[in-house]
Amino acid sequence: MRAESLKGHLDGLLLACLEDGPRHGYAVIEALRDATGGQLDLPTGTVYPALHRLEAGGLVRGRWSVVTGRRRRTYQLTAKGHRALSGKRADWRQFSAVVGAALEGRPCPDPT
Amino acid sequence: MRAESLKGHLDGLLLACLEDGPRHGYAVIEALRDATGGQLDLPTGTVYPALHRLEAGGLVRGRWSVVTGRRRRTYQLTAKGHRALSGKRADWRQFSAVVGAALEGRPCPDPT
DNA sequence: TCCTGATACGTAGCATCACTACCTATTGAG
DNA sequence: CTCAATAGGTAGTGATGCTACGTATCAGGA
Repeated sequence: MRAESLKGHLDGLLLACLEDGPRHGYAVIEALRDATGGQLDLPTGTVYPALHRLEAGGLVRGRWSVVTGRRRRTYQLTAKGHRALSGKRADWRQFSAVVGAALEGRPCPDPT
Repeated sequence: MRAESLKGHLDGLLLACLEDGPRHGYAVIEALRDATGGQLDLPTGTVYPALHRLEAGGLVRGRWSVVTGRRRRTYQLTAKGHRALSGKRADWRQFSAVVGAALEGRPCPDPT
């Protein structure tokens, strides 16, 4: 599916994916793909910069490790990241309720 | 609420708002505000360019009229616009299901 | 009369953010 | 040795909503 629509929601997905344990970037992509039955297949050029943003913002902490000669950058939620995730979840609930109502419902009153 | 998150969903909202009859831009803003209990209050600088985009894409048709000296541009869904709205609704259902699952659920499998 | 606020439409420039298209490197299979 | 999978990364682009303006009419109050 088109991830263009993700604008503003990607960070929350990444944080949620890191909630139950540290992961490296590639694993995040796979986890999201598996979690959504393949419907959400993010390109690396989307995920890596996003993780860097989150790290710069102090929401995750990244650490280098080397596994069998292959370097990996593993990310872990910080306390701030946990709080941000809660906020993102609340934002999402409100957002989906609002858009759902306006898009699916028929509450638009008659004009003029 | 922050309309930044609307990226990619605004067009659908505008089309849905025009579904039950023609409206002019200002009325679209008011209708969306009323429909969402004031939670979605779009600035004119967001709505007018968006309506122009939709018109350029042939999804709505705009016509000038003058009411008591005040000019209004009234927009009406085209057949193409109706089809686009159906597509947008389907996109939204899939999108909200995917994001909801990844954000709220716990289907992220264990890595490594 | 003049001024303000609500109504109504519009544009220019900016910022955000995901995407495409690349590049580098290691490991294991053929 | 070569290729695919794994793993990380950057540069530049494009879409799109936002801020901050500008224009105009009309009603109502000072």
